Amino acid sequence: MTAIQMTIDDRLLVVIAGPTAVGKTTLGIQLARQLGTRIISADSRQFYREMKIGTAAPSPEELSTVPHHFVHHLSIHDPYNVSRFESEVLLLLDNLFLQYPVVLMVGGSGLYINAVCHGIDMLPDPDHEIRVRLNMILEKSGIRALQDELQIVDPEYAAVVDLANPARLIRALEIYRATGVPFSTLRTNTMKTRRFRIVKIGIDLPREILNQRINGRVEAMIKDGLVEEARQLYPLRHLNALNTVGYKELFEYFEGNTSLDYAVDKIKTNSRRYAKRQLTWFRKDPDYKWFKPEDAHSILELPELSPFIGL
RNA sequence: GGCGUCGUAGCUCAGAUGGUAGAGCAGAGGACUGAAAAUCCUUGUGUCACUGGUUCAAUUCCAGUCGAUGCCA
Repeated sequence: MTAIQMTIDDRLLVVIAGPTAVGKTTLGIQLARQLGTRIISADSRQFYREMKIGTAAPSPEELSTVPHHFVHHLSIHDPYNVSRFESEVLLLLDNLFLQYPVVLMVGGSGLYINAVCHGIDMLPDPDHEIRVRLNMILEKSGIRALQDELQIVDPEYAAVVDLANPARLIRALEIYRATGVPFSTLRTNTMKTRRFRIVKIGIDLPREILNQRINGRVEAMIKDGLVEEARQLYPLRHLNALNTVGYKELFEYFEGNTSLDYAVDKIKTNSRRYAKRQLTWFRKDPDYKWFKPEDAHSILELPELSPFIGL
């Protein structure tokens, strides 16, 4: 197949997903150079320019090697959500595909990747007031009160949600309170089809090696000044963006609740658990083809990718 | 060296006046539609340090050994 024969339907989005610290960034850059294209980052914390060290964002050198989108494009003060990410990425892809027949999306945020690949239902954005009120109910009356309200307002969703998960209950209730429509009605659970093709590549390593990489990277972050970065952000700790591994543990240290050593250990542990959750998410999606981070060559040999090498 | 305390799950420890044991953490698995690096669920067999004794039965009682620790010398 030559470039001239390509139709619009040949455009390809290559998703590179996997657990934290597995080596997605390096691999992504390697692939992007081979394919002569750009990278869209799908990492819900690397969005924020104030969080550089603790999110292991691509370095300035890496960013200058291959253009990245959605890295450090936000401030932690900016409200943001998956839906905005979906529409912004789709808009960007429309433009990028005019120039590049294949584009990479690299990241570890499963929900965000799903939104781009398969879409997310039209739902109202959270209303701050309502959410605060629901959180107060949770605190004062307990989760039972939320369960009871959901049971009345949206029994259909109450039958399928994880009733022990306050975040789920509050989200469903705030939608109902804001719109008068039950969440179960708005949540269609249908996958949108995209105009472009998608190949999903999962990157993984044996758990023991991944853990070593996680631990090593946390040590490196500390050496690179994570403590200072976190200290500067400490006054803003209430912001959602800072409810993040690598920061919240250091905030505990600043409050005098833990030692620095303990906080650093906690960061390692929580990163391992995060990696586990990411793997659980990606593994259940049968579309993923799994590789190791050093498998750039075999990835490029995939029939979907090989036509684009050196274009 | 003497006296005491301790030795139980990867770690910190509980426990049975004798019927082979259980919590927290870690680990493992899972869920997930605008908080997602978030939020939540499930999951505990281990020579109860070793050797011998008493006993129908010992991880539990007794003795010795080893190790840890405290006090005294």
